[in-house]
Amino acid sequence: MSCEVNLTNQLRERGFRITPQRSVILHILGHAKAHLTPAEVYQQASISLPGLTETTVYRTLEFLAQTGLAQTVFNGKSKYAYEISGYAHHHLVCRQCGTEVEIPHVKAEALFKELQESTGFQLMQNHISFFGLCPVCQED
Amino acid sequence: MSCEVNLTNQLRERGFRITPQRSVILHILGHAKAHLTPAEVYQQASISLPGLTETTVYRTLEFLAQTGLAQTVFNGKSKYAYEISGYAHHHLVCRQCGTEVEIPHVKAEALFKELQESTGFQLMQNHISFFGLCPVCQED
DNA sequence: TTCCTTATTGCAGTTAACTGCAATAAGGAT
DNA sequence: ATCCTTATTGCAGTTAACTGCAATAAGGAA
Ligand SMILES: [Mn+2]
Ligand SMILES: [Mn+2]
Ligand SMILES: [Zn+2]
Ligand SMILES: [Zn+2]
Repeated sequence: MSCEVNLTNQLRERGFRITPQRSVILHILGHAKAHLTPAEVYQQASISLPGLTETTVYRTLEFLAQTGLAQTVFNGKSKYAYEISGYAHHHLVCRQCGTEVEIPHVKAEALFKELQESTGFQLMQNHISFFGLCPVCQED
Repeated sequence: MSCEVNLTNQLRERGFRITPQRSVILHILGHAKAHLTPAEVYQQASISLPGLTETTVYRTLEFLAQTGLAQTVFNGKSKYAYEISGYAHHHLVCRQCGTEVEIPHVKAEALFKELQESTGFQLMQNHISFFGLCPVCQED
């Protein structure tokens, strides 16, 4: 019916079950304009699924990350955020003010390839957080 | 007296106060053979500083990270770890089994330089965590 | 030394993330 | 349609990380 059908089918084909909880959370992530925290996902998802628990939100988001449909954002503050895996990119995060800048994955492609070849690791191809100071916060 | 004097002097020169808590924690980090969690630091530090609280450990580790004397390790599990800033390196972390591989910073130097020039960010030059699957866990 | 300013700590309480286990329900088989 | 297996969820409780505020003490000034 709605927009997240292709993603749920992808899960079913891989042997996972499609639950209302997963559908709703995928729907929300799919329409998000920004990184969403578990609390934000829970808040929105509760509207259409009143019985939903935060535990399930945490587990579903982690599940989506493990299966590659979503990505975890590390902002350096022990608070998570997630987004649907789409356009491959990374972030520069200011350790002072939290400002985030998006970096297209292609800029890091050479490094990723090199690391994979030299270590045998299969790297998730996007969404690394690079930490530092933004231009504004450098004046301290 | 002991090994962490150069680090504490560095802090004093920058206008920070040297407390027994900071000295002990720096000493522990300086002698650590691996990444240490706040709990591990607390446990060890409590021996020589019985009154120490976990809160102070969390704040001191964060403080050392902010001032560049220590580095935060993101293992992808919302549990922190720290190490003294020494040899510049990064890590590949297996999302399945947690295995970590060390990568010398020099391999990422070109990318870092490029990102700094194109964005104006001043990046912390080490200790990025790249996530993926280790060779063993790829057989699933 | 003693005093003074204020950075740092400890305390108490909060929020975020995680875990074990029993109840539920997805989806394949009959 | 009904049953069955077991993946997934909700519940209750735990652990890790964080925060506000008053008490303490580092280190510069007198
Ligand atoms: Mn992103
Ligand atoms: Mn390291
Ligand atoms: Zn900034
Ligand atoms: Zn592995």
